[in-house]
Amino acid sequence: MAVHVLTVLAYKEGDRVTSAFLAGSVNTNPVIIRRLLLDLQRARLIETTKGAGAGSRLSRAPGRINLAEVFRAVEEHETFGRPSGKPNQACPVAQCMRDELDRVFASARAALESDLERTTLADLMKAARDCACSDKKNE
Amino acid sequence: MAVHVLTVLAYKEGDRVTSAFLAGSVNTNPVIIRRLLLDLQRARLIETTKGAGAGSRLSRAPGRINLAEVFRAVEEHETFGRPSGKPNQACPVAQCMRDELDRVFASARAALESDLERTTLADLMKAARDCACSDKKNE
DNA sequence: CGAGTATGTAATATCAGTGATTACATTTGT
DNA sequence: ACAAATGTAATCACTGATATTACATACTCG
Repeated sequence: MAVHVLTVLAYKEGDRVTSAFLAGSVNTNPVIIRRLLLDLQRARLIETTKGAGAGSRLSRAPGRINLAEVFRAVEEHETFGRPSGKPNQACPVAQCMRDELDRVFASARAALESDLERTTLADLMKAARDCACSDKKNE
Repeated sequence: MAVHVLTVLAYKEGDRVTSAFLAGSVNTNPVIIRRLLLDLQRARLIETTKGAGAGSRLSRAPGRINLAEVFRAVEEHETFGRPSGKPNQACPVAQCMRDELDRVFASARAALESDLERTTLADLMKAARDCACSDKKNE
């Protein structure tokens, strides 16, 4: 959803877009969009103004925003599920499992983000232009 | 939890371990473990027998089971959330977003699994031996 | 300055996924 | 036959994401 919203903003480069418009594109509620926009603001990916005629826009060119930044802006929680409760003290394996898994998962997450870094919003815009959406009537 | 269970099985190499024992180590319910073991069986990572004196054991040496296999065995659902409802037909961006994101996310997931492939159960056992768990009294 | 517009935010409802628990049928070894 | 252990269904609690309504706040424009 975050990628979708940012891509719409990329299309409307420079123009301020309202949460109501974005909600229409994603087919969801404006409040959901506004909460998402708050995350994107904190990550400095967009700028938002209040009041009449206001809205949001990208704070950088689409070619300078990659999907790893979007991922980090939105995914504040852990990528993998950590063991929930306390480890069983009697089991030697349980003792170190948490720390060991943290190490492994941090590495895996880094690998994932490295891959996401290779795609920018501009790449997605280009792909969208090339795809079968050429049957748009209003333009 | 799957990694934890498999590591315990690696420790008890050859022996059959019951779901009740594993549940004790992970601090959860035996039924949860049994459902997990079914996934691991389908992935051919373990072999399970029924009846008295039965249980589960690894079907391969710990050095020949990597975490990518465990990931695939357990994570049947998509790694990333796909847009839920139908796309808004009036929005040109919405049209292609789904396919484009599928491509990007498939690549990211492949990168993640490649990283997980580099760690085997044997690696985790070695790390556990080296860690501060050396204060185990019963052995 | 006042009216309208749009965001920020709280409260609440719904829904899916995961874990927890109980119960029971089935299989298997002694 | 009995005991042990898995396979499995039914149910409950909990969490996270999405949805919706309502309202306070901030800003622009006439």
